[in-house]
Amino acid sequence: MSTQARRERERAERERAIIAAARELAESEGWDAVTTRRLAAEIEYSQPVLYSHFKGKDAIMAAVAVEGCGDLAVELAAARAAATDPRHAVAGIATAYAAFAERRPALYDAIFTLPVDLSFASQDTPVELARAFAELAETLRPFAGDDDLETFTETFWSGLHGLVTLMRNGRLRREEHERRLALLVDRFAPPGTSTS
Amino acid sequence: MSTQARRERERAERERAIIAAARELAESEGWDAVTTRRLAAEIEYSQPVLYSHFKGKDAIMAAVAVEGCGDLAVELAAARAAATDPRHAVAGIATAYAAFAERRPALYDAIFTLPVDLSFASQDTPVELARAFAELAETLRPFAGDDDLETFTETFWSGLHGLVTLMRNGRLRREEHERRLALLVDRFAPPGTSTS
DNA sequence: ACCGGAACTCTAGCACCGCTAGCCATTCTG
DNA sequence: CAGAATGGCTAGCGGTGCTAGAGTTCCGGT
Repeated sequence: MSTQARRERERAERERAIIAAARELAESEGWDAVTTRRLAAEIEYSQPVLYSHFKGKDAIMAAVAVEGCGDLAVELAAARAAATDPRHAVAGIATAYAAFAERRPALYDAIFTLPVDLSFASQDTPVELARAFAELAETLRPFAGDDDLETFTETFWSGLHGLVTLMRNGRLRREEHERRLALLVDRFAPPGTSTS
Repeated sequence: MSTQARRERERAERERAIIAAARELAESEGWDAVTTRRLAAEIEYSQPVLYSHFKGKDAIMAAVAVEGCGDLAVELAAARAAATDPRHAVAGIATAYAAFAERRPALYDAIFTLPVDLSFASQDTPVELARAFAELAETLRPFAGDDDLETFTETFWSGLHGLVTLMRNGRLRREEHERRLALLVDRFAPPGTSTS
């Protein structure tokens, strides 16, 4: 009885260790450095152990992505809470989003760009992501006007996503980053349109 | 004399064959299927030959990307030319952009998302990409207003890029695609703001 | 016409990847 | 205490990008 409980506890702990190791390795050296061998060495077990926890490397990355979603949601919520008026809230959440992507590029990639099979926009979307999306939507609500809020949010979000990914790959002039962010915010939350 | 010219001609032809093979393979089976071995088999030479033309696989992908840029520029130019008024031009070029990304996902990835070391937004940007960007910029010019045209274009482009990449990875509801496109166009080229 | 040298291509192999079969030790059960 | 079941390990498969070195072919000068 008790021993089995301990076993399960240890097992859960090891699973968390795998995710943590993958995340740290990815953040410090990029996803290319995250190999099953290195991961196994990091947690001080052999490779096959990984496969008793996850179906494959993709599943590990997906787990990291879900965890990262939680962080993103927290940061977005904080940015929204710190704002005093609707317009600043949009600017603040946009800045927070971009900052997250820049500060944790590996994590951001896992969540959004890597072809990890996290089915978004469907019923089994991880709650963490839904929360992050909801933060964006609530911040934008006063500016949606006649447009469907979800569609409106998706479009604004795409703008943010495009900005951060294109810039990170060197496709946009870095020095213009803040100007572009401000421009995007201005297009989706122009002054005097808030239906507060 | 003549034999050397023939050699160089054959060599250039083989280089084109490599790029074409990589492109076709990527478009039909995805970039994962593009391995140096398959590529070598496709052009009916051995692997090391590839490395006498390109520094590595990345360089081959970059070459495909540059070629793809040319196609994109052509399609954007056609869309712009077909439009009758500034606003429809923006809508048309946005649709053309999204259609290109959807019709040739592998090519689009090579150009924009794969971490291929094509330095954009710098002096050695391939001319093909500069042309594509210029098409976007010229289409948007009547709507830039007080904003710097280049920054304005970069931001709009980011919006398009975000829409197509997030949708392709299943992060956006596919059925709302056109609505989002229209919404984006409306934000950057609203009615009655053209300074034609 | 021939031979030495340069240019070129191929075979074979390196180190690594994700992943898995099958053995072995430990632990639990009757 | 014997046997079953669990769980981790070693070893290895087929694949990757890339390269060293051998072998062959072709060219230019005598």
